[in-house]
Amino acid sequence: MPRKTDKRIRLIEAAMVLIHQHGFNLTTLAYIAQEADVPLGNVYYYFKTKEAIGEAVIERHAAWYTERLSKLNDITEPMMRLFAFMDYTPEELDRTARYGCAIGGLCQEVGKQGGSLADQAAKLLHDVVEWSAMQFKGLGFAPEAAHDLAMHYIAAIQGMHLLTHTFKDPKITHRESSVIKAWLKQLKPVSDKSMATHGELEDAIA
Amino acid sequence: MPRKTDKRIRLIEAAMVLIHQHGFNLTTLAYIAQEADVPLGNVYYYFKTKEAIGEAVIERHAAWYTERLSKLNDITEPMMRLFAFMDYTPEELDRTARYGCAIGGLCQEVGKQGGSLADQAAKLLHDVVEWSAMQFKGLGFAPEAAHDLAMHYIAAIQGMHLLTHTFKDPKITHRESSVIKAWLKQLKPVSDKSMATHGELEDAIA
DNA sequence: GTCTATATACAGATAGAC
DNA sequence: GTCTATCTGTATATAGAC
Repeated sequence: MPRKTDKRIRLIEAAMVLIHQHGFNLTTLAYIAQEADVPLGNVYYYFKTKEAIGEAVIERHAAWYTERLSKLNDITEPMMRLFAFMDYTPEELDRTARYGCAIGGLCQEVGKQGGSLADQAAKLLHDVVEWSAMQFKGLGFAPEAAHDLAMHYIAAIQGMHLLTHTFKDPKITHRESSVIKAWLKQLKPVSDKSMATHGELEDAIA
Repeated sequence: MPRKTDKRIRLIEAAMVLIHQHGFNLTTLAYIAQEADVPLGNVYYYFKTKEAIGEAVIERHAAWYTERLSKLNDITEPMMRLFAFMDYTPEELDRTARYGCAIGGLCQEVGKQGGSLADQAAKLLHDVVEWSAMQFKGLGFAPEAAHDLAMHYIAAIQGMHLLTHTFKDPKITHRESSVIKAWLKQLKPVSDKSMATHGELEDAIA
């Protein structure tokens, strides 16, 4: 007995995969419907427009990240959380080499178009930066320094994904994540909050 | 007296701007023709397919990079070359915040589609990595270490562009490029080639 | 709630007069 | 070389029977 949510979820999951693989603009509703095994005309019962599907997909990515980050929060050491965030399964490595980062790709693609999709995708990346900043604060950095370190951390990861995708080589992720971890390891957290100014940050990074 | 190359160049330049602004897939031939002030039907005299326009656009980007990197090679110090590569004009800062990195965006978008466009875009990024690796070699790093440092350098820059674009804030480029420069400054080049192994690299980065 | 048939719009690409 | 008119395919979206 297929409930209402049944097909809806199937559509979202199919869309999530296809959009990651081909990008939002090249992913047609007909293709999504086919993969979800739902007749094309029926799609519009669940989603008013294609953009609405995009929104649902990003929401689902957000839920997935919320769950993942929540699990990472069980780790006691902030540094270990930042390390674990970069632990990818072989499947994830392969997917990234083939299709890049799902979130980064969306931000890149829909960021140019504006609209609610761009805002939603940006908020998702923003939340990941915020979570990272929390970890750096936990390491003893002042809020502002922690934020800048978090931006650098996420930028490095996104750049790593882009190069891995561009050159279709999972080893790039492997090697680059080692470099990022080495950078993290040598960071000198400043316990005295009043000292962790912006000028200190670049020294800390260096 | 409009020569053959006249319209062709206008089409390429219009395509270059529009593809950067809207992405390849959303940029229509009609739009390109309109911006270049060329009748739609005439476009096919100069380019057999839309993909051919894409190829010409990437070629032009490549020429632009070749020229830019050649100019940077006039700077005597490799470290100063790496610094200068990150010196952006206010216009460039604004463009990046609005539309992201033209090359990174192309790699992301067409990388998923395969074909000659993906290869060409990847080669362009590859050449920039190679140039960067040359500078790190000039700083005294062994070839392998220099290559990894170059990957990290370009990844950081690409991540910076993505975040700047996603959050539509040129200040992110400003702040992040400072962080990258600070990282460059504290690198410890190893003069003895035999010592600059891969294990050393992470220490050098740290 | 479901699904077929179709409207509408516009994309890339071509034909052929000039 | 140039440009108008148009072909063809396909995308999003809707109508309406069941």
